Amino acid sequence: MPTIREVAARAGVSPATVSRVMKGEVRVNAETRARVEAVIKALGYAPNVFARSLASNRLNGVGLVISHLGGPFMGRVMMTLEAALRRANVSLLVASGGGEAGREQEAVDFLLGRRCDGLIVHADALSNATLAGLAATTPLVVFNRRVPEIAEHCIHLDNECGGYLATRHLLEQGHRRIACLTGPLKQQDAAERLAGYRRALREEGIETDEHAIIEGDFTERSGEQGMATLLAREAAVTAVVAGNDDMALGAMAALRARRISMPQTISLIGYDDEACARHVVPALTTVHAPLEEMAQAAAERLLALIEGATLPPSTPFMPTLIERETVAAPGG
Amino acid sequence: MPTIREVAARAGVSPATVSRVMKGEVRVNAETRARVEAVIKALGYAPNVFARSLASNRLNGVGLVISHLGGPFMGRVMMTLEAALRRANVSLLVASGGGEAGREQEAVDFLLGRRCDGLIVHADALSNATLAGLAATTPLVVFNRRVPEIAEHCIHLDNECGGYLATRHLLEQGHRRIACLTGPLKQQDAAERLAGYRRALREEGIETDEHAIIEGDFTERSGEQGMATLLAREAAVTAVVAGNDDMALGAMAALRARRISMPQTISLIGYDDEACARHVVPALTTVHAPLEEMAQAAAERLLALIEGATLPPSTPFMPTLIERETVAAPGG
DNA sequence: CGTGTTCGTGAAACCGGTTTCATGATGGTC
DNA sequence: GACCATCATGAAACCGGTTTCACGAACACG
Repeated sequence: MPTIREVAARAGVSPATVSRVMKGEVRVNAETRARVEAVIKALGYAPNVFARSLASNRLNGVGLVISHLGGPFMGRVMMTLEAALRRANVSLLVASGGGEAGREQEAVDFLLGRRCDGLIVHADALSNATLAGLAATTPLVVFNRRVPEIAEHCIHLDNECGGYLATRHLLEQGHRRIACLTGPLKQQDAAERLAGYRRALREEGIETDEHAIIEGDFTERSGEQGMATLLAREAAVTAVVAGNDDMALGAMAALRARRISMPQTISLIGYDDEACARHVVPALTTVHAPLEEMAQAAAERLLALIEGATLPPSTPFMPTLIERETVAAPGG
Repeated sequence: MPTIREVAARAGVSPATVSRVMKGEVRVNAETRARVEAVIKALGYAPNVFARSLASNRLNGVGLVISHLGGPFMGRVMMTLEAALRRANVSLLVASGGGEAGREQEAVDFLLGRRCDGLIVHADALSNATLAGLAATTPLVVFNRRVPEIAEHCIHLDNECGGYLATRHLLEQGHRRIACLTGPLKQQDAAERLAGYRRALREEGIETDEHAIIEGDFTERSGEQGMATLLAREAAVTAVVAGNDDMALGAMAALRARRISMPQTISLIGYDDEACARHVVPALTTVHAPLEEMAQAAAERLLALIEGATLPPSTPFMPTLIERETVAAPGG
C-alpha cells in the first residue's frame, strides 16, 4: 500500500500537491498533474480512507436505520438507495431496530457513533420529537413518514390519496356499501388512508357507516378478524378496502373459510402491492407506492443536505392503483 | 467532542493511559482506572472512530455483498447478520451487485476500498476462482453457496438433502410418478436439489424418467412452462417437485389454468418457503432453510476469521419440510 | 521599473487515536 | 543489602491523509 508521501517522492512533489491532484483541484500545473497522475497509476495508489476521514472529519458514508429489515419492501428500497449512494461514492451502513423505540434509538446512536455523514431513517417507533431533535444535529432524511416539524426532511407517500384511490375505484364499479379495515389509527399512515376513504365516500354523497370501519393493526390476523366481524353484521357490505395487503390477505382467508366468492360477492382492495398480492388467487387489487422513486429522492435529498443545502419540503409521492382480480361490480 | 488528550489532562494521566483504560487493558492501577473512568463519564468522551481506525488499521466493520437485495430472503438474513455484528460492535456496510459479475466485483472492490475488516458474500455471479482468490487476501465468508476450494469459508445449505426430503415426502404419500422442475443445472444449488430427487427415487427402486426432469431457470414463468410441458406428455405424473417456490407458483398457475385440482390430481412441493408460500391457495408445501441460523453462523465465522482463527469447514445446514396443502396421496 | 496580484508549490501543523520503549517504583529472592 | 522481575505510567513516534500559511515566480499595471 503506497502512501501519499511515496507518491510525492517519486513524482518529485510534496504530499500537498498529490492531495490536490487527488481531489481534482484546479490550482495545479497541468504538467505537474500529469506527472503525479502517472505515478499514482504506476503505483496503484489509493488514499487510505481512515486517514482521509480523520483529516476531513467525513466518513463518506451514511447510515440507514430500519425498523423491520425483514419487511416486505425493504429490499426494493435498499436496492435503490444503495445504488444511488454508491454512485456518489458514499457507503451505506445499516442498522435495524426491530420496531422498538429503545432499539431504534440504539441503532441511531450506533450509526452516529460511527460518525456517519447523515442518516436515512425508516422507523415507526421513534417519536416525532426525537426525529426533529435528530434533524437539528445531523443531516437526516425520514423515509415513508411525515413529521410536520421537519417536513423538509421527509420523503413520504400520499396515503390519503391512496385510501381515496382505492375507495374511488370501488365506487366507480358501483359499490355503495364499502367497509374499511384500517391499521392502528394512532399510526399516521393508517389514519391518512382512512381519511382518503372518508373523502371518497363524502364526495359521492354517501354517508359513512362508522360500524363499517374496523380498526386492526396491519397484521393478517387482524384482517381476518375484522372481516369476520363485518360478516357477522346485519348490514351486508359489497366491498372492503383493507389497510394493507397483509390485512387483505387475512380478509381473503376469512372469506374463503365461509365460501364467500370474491370478487362476485365481495370486492377487496389491499395496500402496498407486496410480492404476494400478485400470486394470491384471485390476484389482489391493491395500491402501489413508487418506492424506487422515493428511495432515489431520499438518497438525493440526503446527499444535498450533507452538502449543506437547504431544501423545500418534498412533495408527497403519489400511489397508483394496481387492478387485478379482487374487484368487480357488486352482485357481479 | 472531547479528545483523549483532554480526558488525560483532566485525569492527570497521559493519553496512553486513557487509551489503556478504554480498551479495558489489565495493566492499569485500579485507582487510576477509576479516576479516568470518572472523567470519561463526566465529559461524555467517546473515541473518534476515524482516529482509532487509522491507528489500528481496523474499520471495525464488515461488508456484505448481495446480488439481489430485492430477493425474498435477504431481509431475514440481513436482520440476523446485523444484530449479531452489532453485538460485537462491528458495523455492516452493504453493497449490491444485481446479479451481474461485473457489478458484483465492483461491489467487492468498493467495500474493500473502504477497508472492511472482512466480507460476507452472497453472490451468484462471482466465480469460484474469484472467491477463492478473495479468501486468500481478506477474511471472507461465502453465504449460501459451497465453494470447494475454500470450504472453510462457506456457510451453506444441504440442497441435496432438501431435494431428497421433498421427493421422499411425495414417495411416502404413495406417489410413484414424480416429475422434477429444476432450476438452471449449471447452478450448484439446482443441481444438488436434483441429485436429492434422484437419490430418493433410487432408494425406492424407482427408475427415474429423464423426460420428467425439466430444466428451468428458477423463474415463475419457467415453472409454468415446465408444468405445461409435463401436462402435454402422454405419461401422466401425480406429483411434481419444483426447484424453488417461484417455479412452484408458476406450476400452480399452469394447473389452475387447466382446472387441474391440487393436490387431488397433482401434488406439488416448492423450495425456499418464501412469504408467499403460506398465502397462496392451496398453501404451498415447501422446503424451509434455517436462514437465521445460517446468518448467525456466518457472522460468527467471519468475526472469528477476522481474529485470525482457522476453522474447520462448517457442516451444511439442514433444510426441513414444511407441510401445507399441496401434497396428498395420489388420486386422493 | 516598482508595486500589487495571481499562481503553483512546499513545509509543517493538524486530525485523534494506538503503540513502543524507557523509566521509576515496588516487591521478592538469596 | 544487592539484584532482578514486575508493574504502572508517560513521552513520543506513528498511522496517512488535509489544510493553512508562506514564499518565490510570473505577470499586470501605472
